[in-house]
Amino acid sequence: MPKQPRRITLRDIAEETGLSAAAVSYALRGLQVPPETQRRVREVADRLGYQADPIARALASGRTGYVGVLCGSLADVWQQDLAAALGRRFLGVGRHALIVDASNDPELEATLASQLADQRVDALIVLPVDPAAAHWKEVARRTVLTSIGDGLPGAATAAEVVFDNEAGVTDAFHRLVDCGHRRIAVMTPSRPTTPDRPAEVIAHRVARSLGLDVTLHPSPHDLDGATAVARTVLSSANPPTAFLCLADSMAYGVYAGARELGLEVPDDVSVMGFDDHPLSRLLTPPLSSYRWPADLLVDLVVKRTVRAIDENKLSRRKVLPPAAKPRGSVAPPRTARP
Amino acid sequence: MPKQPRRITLRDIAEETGLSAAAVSYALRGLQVPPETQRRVREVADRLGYQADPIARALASGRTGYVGVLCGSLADVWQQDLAAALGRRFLGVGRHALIVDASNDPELEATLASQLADQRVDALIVLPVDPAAAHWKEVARRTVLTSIGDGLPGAATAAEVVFDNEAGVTDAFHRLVDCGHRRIAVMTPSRPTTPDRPAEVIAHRVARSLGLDVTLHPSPHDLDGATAVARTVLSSANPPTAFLCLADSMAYGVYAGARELGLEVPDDVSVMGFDDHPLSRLLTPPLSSYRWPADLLVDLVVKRTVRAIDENKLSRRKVLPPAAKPRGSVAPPRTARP
DNA sequence: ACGCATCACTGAAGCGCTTAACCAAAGAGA
DNA sequence: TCTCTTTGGTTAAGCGCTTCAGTGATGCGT
Repeated sequence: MPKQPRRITLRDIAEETGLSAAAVSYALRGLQVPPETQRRVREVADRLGYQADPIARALASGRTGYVGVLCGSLADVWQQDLAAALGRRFLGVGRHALIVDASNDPELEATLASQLADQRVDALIVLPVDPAAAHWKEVARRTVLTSIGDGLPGAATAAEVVFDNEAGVTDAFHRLVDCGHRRIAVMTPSRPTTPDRPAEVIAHRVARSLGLDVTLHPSPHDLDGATAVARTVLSSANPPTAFLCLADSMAYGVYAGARELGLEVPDDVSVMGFDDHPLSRLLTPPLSSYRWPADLLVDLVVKRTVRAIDENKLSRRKVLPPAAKPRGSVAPPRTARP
Repeated sequence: MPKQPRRITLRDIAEETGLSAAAVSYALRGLQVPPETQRRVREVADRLGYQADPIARALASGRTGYVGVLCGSLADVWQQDLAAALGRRFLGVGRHALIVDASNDPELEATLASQLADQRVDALIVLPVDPAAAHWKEVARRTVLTSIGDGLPGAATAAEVVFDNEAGVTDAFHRLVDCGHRRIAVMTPSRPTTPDRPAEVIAHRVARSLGLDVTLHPSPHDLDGATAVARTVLSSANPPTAFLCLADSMAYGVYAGARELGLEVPDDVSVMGFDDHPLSRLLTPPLSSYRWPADLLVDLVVKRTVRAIDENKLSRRKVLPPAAKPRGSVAPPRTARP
């Protein structure tokens, strides 16, 4: 709507100080100008209430100050927290995070990724739905690309902070097996087009090596969706005695689904989560999960991304190990009780 | 980093078609140009893989396509969900949501609000920490301002979608009183500088009219913070028998605090939430809460905001009534049992 | 006293798009 | 036939900033 008071521009403050617009531009950014002049310029700028126009700056300089954050699914509480943390940290380094939700849809993810690159974000941080997709290569060519969670094979990413799913999944299976579980359902992010996500491949491999009866169930992250999946699995002919959920959000669905069917956690069905969201320990029973060092994660991602933007330096892939948080949601199955 | 392939600009496609850049600009936006020419231009544009540069467009047209979403606290699960939903909906109408977290800090809120206005967002949607703050008036003068939750008295907002806290709080108190509670703790968003948020004023008034012993406790939204507040309150000399939490997130803290102290919900302490987040019904016992029609809310906010941007039309204030969702977390206090 | 850096700053050209103003040609009305 | 309007464009002036290529005025060494 309105904008009564004309915007204060560089020119205004150039006139006030008797300098050229160029000089003012330099001065305000602390470049090539003696301290004394800088002070004078800044003083006038403050007095007039000058605020640089980020749009004009972006057009002229070629950098927008925006960083895209493309989340696989914002229905996932953990990704919500992560996105919020990234937003805060980027604001702290003078940039804006553009948080965008791919809703677990690989095609939407592809569209949004290229759209964001066209938007001229300085960098794009992605929690990939489909890490194996072909378009990442192209996106990496157009902007600084950082991935979280899974690496993007084949794409020249500026940074990758990935989870050691191998370790997490292996540990989880071992714990469940030690409890006497043999029939295990794995809930994974739904992935209509990608049949070979790292975590799933690992799950299969580990399961085979342990001689387990493992089934994979793609699931959305939202409570209702995950509940529906769990309900279906639990009311099948020969239901599993344990669930391994690749996100806490999905584990919540198992709790809800079990409850609907009158089943008890952990007596009738054990549940293992991944992420260790704060709310998970509030459930009854508290959810066993695997925690990744979120603070470190955010820190690494922001630092490395900024470094890639400013200094054009790529970082090595960083693998984060999980910390097991065993809690009450895992117990021996009823049949295996003494 | 890179940008090997030179950007395709309007000029390129002007050359290809033999038209002027201006004509192409019009054609691509479907203005003042015969259909035949439009088709031709669009065809060439597609072939060259043209993507309009939003930055340049923003500079020239004065609209950025960005809408700021300033959340009071993104530690609140409900606000996280809302922000995500707004993001999706705005994307659906060709705009980007710039989600920003004020972390419950009125000063940060003020800074961010004016910063976003300077960023030239087309509109700013705010879930105010401090609705009574003076700066809203100024912000409303600089951009299209929409508020959610509480109204902004004195500011010329383009739209306000507010909650009927009066109804919600009144109903909540009555339910608690009917159960036999007289000593009630109210947990409110922390607000260092504002002693008169609507919901609190209402709480006081209603409490007095019912002759209740009510205390107000500012609390953060994150689990640890809210737990700490609840712990303190619960271990005080004459602890309340019930909590009324103005956000479900805070209620989670009461669950955790009570558990730590070996108290049972609802037998030792009743809990009432506000927001009815999906996870709330997953707790044991399920949390009693008040739901606002989230879909309608998002719909209204987006539609009205877009209308204010495009057609410069203000909307009337819209008040949403709460729907009570009584569940297991409220029961008569032990002492009042038969 | 002379040449040569260095300093402090200026001019002007863009970044890629929008938009107001203008204009020639074609068709309509008298 | 002549004027008036409409059609289908074109030109040019920015939007507010950055940045490259200067340019006089100093300071310095010799």
